[in-house]
Amino acid sequence: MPSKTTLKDLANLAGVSVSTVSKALNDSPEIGARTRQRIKDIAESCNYVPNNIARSLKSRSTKTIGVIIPAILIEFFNKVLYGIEQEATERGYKIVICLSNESSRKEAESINTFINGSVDGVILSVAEETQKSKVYDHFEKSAKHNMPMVMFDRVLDDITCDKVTVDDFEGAFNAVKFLSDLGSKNILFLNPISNTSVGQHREDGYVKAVSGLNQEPNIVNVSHYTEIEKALSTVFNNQKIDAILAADEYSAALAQNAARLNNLKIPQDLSVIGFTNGMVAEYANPSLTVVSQHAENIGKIAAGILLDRIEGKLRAEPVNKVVKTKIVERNSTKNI
Amino acid sequence: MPSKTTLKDLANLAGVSVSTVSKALNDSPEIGARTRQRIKDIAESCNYVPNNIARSLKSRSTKTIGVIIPAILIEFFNKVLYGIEQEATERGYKIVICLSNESSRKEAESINTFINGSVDGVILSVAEETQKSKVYDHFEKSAKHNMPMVMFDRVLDDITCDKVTVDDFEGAFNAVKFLSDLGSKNILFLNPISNTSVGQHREDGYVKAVSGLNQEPNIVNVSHYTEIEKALSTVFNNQKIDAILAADEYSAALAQNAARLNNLKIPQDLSVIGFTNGMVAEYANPSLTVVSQHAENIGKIAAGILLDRIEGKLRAEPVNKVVKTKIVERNSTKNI
DNA sequence: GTGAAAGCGCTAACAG
DNA sequence: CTGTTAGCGCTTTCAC
Repeated sequence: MPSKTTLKDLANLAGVSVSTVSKALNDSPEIGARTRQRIKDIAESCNYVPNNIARSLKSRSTKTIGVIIPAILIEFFNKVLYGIEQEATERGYKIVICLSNESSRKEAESINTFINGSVDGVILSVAEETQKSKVYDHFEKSAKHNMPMVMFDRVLDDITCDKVTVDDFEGAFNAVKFLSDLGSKNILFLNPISNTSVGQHREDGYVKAVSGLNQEPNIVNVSHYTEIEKALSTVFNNQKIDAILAADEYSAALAQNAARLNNLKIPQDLSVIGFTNGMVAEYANPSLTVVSQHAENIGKIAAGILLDRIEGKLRAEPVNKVVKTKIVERNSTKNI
Repeated sequence: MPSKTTLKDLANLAGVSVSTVSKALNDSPEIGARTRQRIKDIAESCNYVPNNIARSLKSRSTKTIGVIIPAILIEFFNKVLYGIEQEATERGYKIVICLSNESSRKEAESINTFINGSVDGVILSVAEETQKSKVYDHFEKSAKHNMPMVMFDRVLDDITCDKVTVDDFEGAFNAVKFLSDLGSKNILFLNPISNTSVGQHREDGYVKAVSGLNQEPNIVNVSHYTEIEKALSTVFNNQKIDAILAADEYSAALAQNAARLNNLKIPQDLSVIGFTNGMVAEYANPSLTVVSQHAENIGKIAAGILLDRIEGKLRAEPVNKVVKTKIVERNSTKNI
């Protein structure tokens, strides 16, 4: 605990009252120019820094927002976090982060950490366990406390609050269309996250698009990345497919590796598109064409909404922002 | 600002004094069991949550630590952050993060944000600009305020505080030895971070090791990842090299791609080792052999030291922990 | 122009 | 056992 000089100390040194010092440092016009400067000099020489905790107590605002994400090592969340940080910093707010690690218990604990006045609002993406169990007590509690809250990506329909989501359905739909326009006629969907709402929306978009093209949906669900190589090799040996849409970037990279093992050239023999525009996609060989969710942007938008809400710039009804995806073209798809 | 019920509200409801309520809720033995329970029930029914800001003001402890990292999208820092979060959470602390984005100005601003009592201590890795400019005013200031501080990875010799560093010198040294044992005779060092202390240590280790093998140091410094492809192509055309040690994983991945463009087979014609054990290394093709710095562990260690310091468990002199590296072998180096 | 006093919400020594 | 009081550091009326 840093030993701090306080207003009282300065008041003693200057031979004036605490309130005079406070006003002087805050450039109140009430204080004479000469006294003001004198006090400022003393403060300077003492390395005075006003105590933020005391200020927060007085002002009932912490200029801090809480962020709860399921994991920080997943690049998507990391990028969202980056976006949040940028927007927050720009608007003079700090961020404190908690990780739920996909657990409802940790998520609830984090909400409790935030509900006690230490932040002005919360941004979060719901933990997988919570989505499955459908136990939302902690969110109801925070809503009861009037805590400004925005959910992103993984949101809860049953909870009333501001939300920012990605149009995963359309993203997958457009990716199929993109592949089809390139001439692909047998497009496979590789899904390692079929048990999340997000994975499901992507599958739905794929099915819809492929049906529109009079192709049969061809879906490979895997529950682990390690299964991909074997699963795809089987496919390559028995069917002729000319494109793969993968539900995330890791599976897309692994699909490329599997293809190479089976002597398929990318993109000549096989086009590959993944979801999520991250490092792995960028540094893969060939570099991956992906459906970008604009992760960073999602973070900025979510933070923007939250801060607007905190600062009373929004009307009562919750805002519901849907972010469109975009295809980032690289070398894993033919360039025509 | 969530409208909160306070101790006063509860006191009114229960018809007792504020301090009685406080003691009851804190299970003070001074309060009779019946009153205590009655008060707790009332608190419960009001969804009472004690105000943390007020508590912090009183206790002069925020149970929060500040983290300043140069970037969050660099996986190494992200992993360290993860380690910090784990240790902090386990010991009952929250973390608030600021990004310096490698800028001295933002770094100083972050220090200022923290110095005002909003955190109990700080963990940081120095911004590139600060390392170049050697302007350390903000750190001296925070030291003057007795702010507990631990630097990790990129540290400043001139500042007295706890430090956690990686044995980058030895890491590079061992990597060269590893390559040499595999039969490599012309090992090139690719360095995109030559202006950081870390990049310099790695280079030193490389030079030392290579000299011991009676090879001439062969160093390619680049200031941008985009330069790598051209720089290496020139090298491949004019020299015969059979191994590359890259100072991070991204440059290692790009080196592989450059090699492939020049019709070099990995690992048959060329072995590649990178620094940092991240996603890109794991999903590269071929997967990259790397020097792991145990990023997550560094975070845990740094947080552990900081919390020990905050809680007064450490003697005055600064601790200086050096973390050893380890080679993680994958497919970019020959398997003999 | 400057200062006294109240109060943000909580804790804790000290009375009763 | 319960209440009174003071105070953490700051801001802000309201007197003087």
